[in-house]
Amino acid sequence: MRRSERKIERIINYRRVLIKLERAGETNIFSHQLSALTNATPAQIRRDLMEMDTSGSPAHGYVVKDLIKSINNYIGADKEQVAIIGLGNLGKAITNYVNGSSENLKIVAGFDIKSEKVNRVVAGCHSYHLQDFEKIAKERGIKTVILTVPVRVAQDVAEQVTKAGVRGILNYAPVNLHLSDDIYVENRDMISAVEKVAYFSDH
Amino acid sequence: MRRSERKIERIINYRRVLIKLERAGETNIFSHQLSALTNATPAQIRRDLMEMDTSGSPAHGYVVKDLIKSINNYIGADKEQVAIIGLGNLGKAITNYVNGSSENLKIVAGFDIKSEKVNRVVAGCHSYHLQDFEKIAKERGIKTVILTVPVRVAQDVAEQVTKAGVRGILNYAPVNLHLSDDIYVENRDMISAVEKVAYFSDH
DNA sequence: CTCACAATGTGAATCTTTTCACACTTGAAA
DNA sequence: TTTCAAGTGTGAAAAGATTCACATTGTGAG
Repeated sequence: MRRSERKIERIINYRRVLIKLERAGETNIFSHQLSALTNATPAQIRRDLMEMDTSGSPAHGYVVKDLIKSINNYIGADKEQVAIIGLGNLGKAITNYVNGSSENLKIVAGFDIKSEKVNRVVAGCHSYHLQDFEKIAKERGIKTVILTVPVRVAQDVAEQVTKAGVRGILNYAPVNLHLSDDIYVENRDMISAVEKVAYFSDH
Repeated sequence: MRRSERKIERIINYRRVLIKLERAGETNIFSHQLSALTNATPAQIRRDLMEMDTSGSPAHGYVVKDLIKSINNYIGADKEQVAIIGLGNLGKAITNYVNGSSENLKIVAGFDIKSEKVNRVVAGCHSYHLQDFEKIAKERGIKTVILTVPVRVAQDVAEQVTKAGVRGILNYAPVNLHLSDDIYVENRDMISAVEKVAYFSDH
C-alpha cells in the first residue's frame, strides 16, 4: 500500500512544528493547538496520527517528545543522505539552505559538469564531476537527488542517476521527466509555482 | 466556486508543453500524445479541457494554437506582475530563473531591508527597500509576491504585504504563515520538499 | 468515590477527484 | 456513398480524502 502524498506532507509539517515546540520547552499539545499552528483541522490531525504508535490522552493531549519519535519512526528518519546535481546559483542556494537548517537530512555531495564547479566545498558538501556520480552514489548509498540543472539536460541526467540507483528526484527544472514509474518524482519548478499563485491571487 | 488546485496545476503544465510544441511547429495534438508528455492520463486531460472554449476533433485532435489561447483565456493570463521579497542567494536565483524563462509573468520589483541589496538591478528588476513596498505595489498593481526571507521575519513580512494589497504568496520560508483565509498561500520550502522525496525514495 | 468535562479515536457520511466506458463525431478509404 | 477506425466529450461508477459526530477515556474538582 502506498501512503498518500498529502498525508505525508502534513506529517512532515507536524514534525517540524513539534520540533520547534520541543525546543521552546513545550511538553504536551492538543490537536486543536497543533491545528492552529499548521492549518490542518483537529480532526484531520487526529486521523493522521491514528496509525502512529503513540496515542494522546484526553486530559493532556499528545506528549511532544513521544510524538516526534513516533513520526520519525513512521517516516523512517535515519538522517537521509541526499545529493544535488547542478551547482549554479539555485543549486548553491538550496545546498546552503538545506544544510543550514534541516534536522533530518543532509546534502552530502554536489555534482556538476563544469570544471570550475568541481572539487570545491559548498555548505560543507564536496562537489564532484557528474561522471563520478555512480561511484559516489553507491559508496554513500544515495537514493535521493535534487535536480537543479538546465532544462535541456534534465531528462538525460535523470536517466543517468536512476541507472545509478537513485529512487527519488526533486526536480526544479521546468520540464516533465519521463522515467520508469517506480521512480518517485516531485516537480517543484518555480515558474509553474508562480503561475499557480498568480492565478489564485486573482480568483 | 473555487477551482481545484490540482487541476489548475495540470492546466498550467499543459500550457507549458503546448507552447513548446507550437515552437517546434506542431499544429495538432491528441489527448494521448499530450498524456505521454505530461504524465496525466488521456481521460483526465479531456476532462480538464472540458470547460475550455475550444474542443477537439476526433480526426485531428486539438489545434495547439487554439488550445493555448483557450487556456490563457481560462486562466486569465495578462502578463502578471510579481514582486519578490528577500534578495539573498535564493531570491536572486529565483529572479534570474523566472525572468529568464517565463512567458506568462515577470518579476518586476525586488525588496530587501539591507542597504547593500537596495537600489540595484537583478535580472532586469530593480530592488527597493521593503519600506517602500506599499507605494510601489500600489503603483504597479502587484497582487502576488514570492517570499524568500528568513524564517524569523516571514510572518511579519507576510502581514505587511497583505496589508498593502497582496492576495497571493509563494512562500519559500519553512514556516506556516497565518493570514486571513482569503489570502492564497503556496508553501514551497525546500526542506519539506526534500524530506518528502526522501521518504518516497524509500517507500 | 462520583461526577462533569474536555479531548481522543474512529466508524460512517460526505465531498472531491479520478477513472471507466460508451455514444457520438469526423474524415479517409473502398 | 457507405463503412470503418480512431478519438472526443461526458454521464456514471469508483476511489480517495476530509469532515462529522459520538462513544470512550482519563483527570481533576467536589
